[in-house]
Amino acid sequence: MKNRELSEIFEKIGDILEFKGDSSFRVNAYRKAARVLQDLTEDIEIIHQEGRLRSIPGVGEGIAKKIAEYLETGKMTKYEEVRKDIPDDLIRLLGIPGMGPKTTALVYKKLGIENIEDLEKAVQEGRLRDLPGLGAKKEENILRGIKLLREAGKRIPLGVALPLVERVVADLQERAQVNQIYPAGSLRRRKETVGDIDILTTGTDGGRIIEAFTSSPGVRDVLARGETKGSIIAEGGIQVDLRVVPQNSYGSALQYFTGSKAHNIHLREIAKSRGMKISEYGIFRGEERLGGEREEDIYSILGLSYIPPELREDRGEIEAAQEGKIPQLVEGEQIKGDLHVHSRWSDGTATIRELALRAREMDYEYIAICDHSQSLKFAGGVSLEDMAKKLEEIERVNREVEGVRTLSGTEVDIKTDGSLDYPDELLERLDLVVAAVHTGFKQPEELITRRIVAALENPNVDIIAHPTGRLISSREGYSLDLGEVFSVAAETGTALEINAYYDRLDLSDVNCRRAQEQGVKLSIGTDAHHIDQLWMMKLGVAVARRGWVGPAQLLNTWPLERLLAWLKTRGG
DNA sequence: GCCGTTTTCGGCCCGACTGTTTTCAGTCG
Repeated sequence: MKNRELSEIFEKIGDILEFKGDSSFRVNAYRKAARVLQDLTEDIEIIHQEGRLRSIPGVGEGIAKKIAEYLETGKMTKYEEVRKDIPDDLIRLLGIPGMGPKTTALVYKKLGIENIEDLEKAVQEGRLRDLPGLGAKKEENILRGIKLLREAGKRIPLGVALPLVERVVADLQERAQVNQIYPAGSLRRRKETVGDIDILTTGTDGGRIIEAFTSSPGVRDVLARGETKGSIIAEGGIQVDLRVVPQNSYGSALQYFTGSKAHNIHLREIAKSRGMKISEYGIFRGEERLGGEREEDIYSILGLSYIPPELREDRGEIEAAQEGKIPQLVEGEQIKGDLHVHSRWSDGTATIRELALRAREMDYEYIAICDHSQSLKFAGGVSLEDMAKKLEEIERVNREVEGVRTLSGTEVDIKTDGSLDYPDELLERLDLVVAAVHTGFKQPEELITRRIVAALENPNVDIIAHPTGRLISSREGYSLDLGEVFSVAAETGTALEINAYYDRLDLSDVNCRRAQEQGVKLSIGTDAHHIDQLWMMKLGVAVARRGWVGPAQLLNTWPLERLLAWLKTRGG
């Protein structure tokens, strides 16, 4: 699958052309193509083979040719051409806040600056202030930008940002006179990582609200404190902005600050083509204000059905809304259980009884205890002898804790040769079998794919856990032919997991969408190793929603009886 | 470079802020 490679190349072409001062519209065309390719649910090679490149939005004659050239020859002439006389490091200067293409080109041409170190030195020596259009203030800004890029520039996982924001919001509701208050931005869209956090509120006394915000506990640094906007660095180094907006434009401001940028641009194009205009202050026709108090106004006035924030990435949701075909997304309340948790029997910290009790508190109908299998020594894999005792304990808990069904399960290791880490006789006795790769990450794509396909084809296996093996903060997944995995999973009826642990979120949103389109069943499991990690279910729900997933193909929305009936039709 | 219920040519999102300016260019979200 070359989607990502191509996306990166077009992104770079866009950067270089922008630096060279090419038409901003051409630059944007490359960037749009890059984004669309990145989000594509289909394999670009297949689209090319079937002659459908031009049907991709944002791909016209020129870009289609370039994609074809790259897929056929492994090279793209245009890319080779534009980057020929441009040092790679130079383009990285564009990543410094305050350094745009014009300034970068200026310092490159006049001072021969080619990288961040050169730039830093030149600023310290005060050599930038003599250039036309630059001054001492600009030098200061650039220095701050360099510092910012080095220190921060890092996105934090949704699972870290979400609890933080919940605390900030609760604190403000308690201490300040706020009416409505709601987080916007990528956090509201539930993107898997978040850059900074925007919170929107309405209230009569902006100054007091901002004062309360900047003096709340957990504030490490205050960057700005005005009447309508406050900006802080919270513990953990993440920037949080609070904006106080007028009541009558709360909806349009929420819409605007939620983004994504691509979604908003597309929306504004539609507004413009109908003689209207959208901004954070409202939706207008000429001088006439048509709406803005409620977010729904913006969409309904444009003739669109409401678009849930998780879909707002310009991945086809606007077209769907025009046709009234926004899918019914899974809701948190529809989740009836957790299908992957660990207990003390392997590397978890909770007893089975504790897990069952907590599941009941959460109004679940079931919870599946899926400890590691025997050969995963480093994770306390459960031996065959212990498994017998564990099954007895589960039976006991089921007798004692009523109102929730504790399912006997395992997260059986798919060994490097593709066999499973427990004999089939044991797997058959369990309620639910989750299988996963934990070793041999470096194996070639073909081999890993074959291991997973073998597991999919084993009738005892119900779910494949964290199918790609990626870790958000530290590890790319193993090489895997996901297309093949999806097509086999659709055939065998085996479900693929959306692992909701905050650092995994695997499958990812786009991959969920692909899987669902191909008829694959999905399952959310928190992979919780601690009782206080069960809340991460909502992260899994967020990924599912971002992947356009509805309740139909999602096991966790099924009531216990239906789930058991399905499990019965399978081995194990 | 893309795209078409005004268009196959002539458009291409919107507003704010900053710093260097004397009416605006560059950058950002």
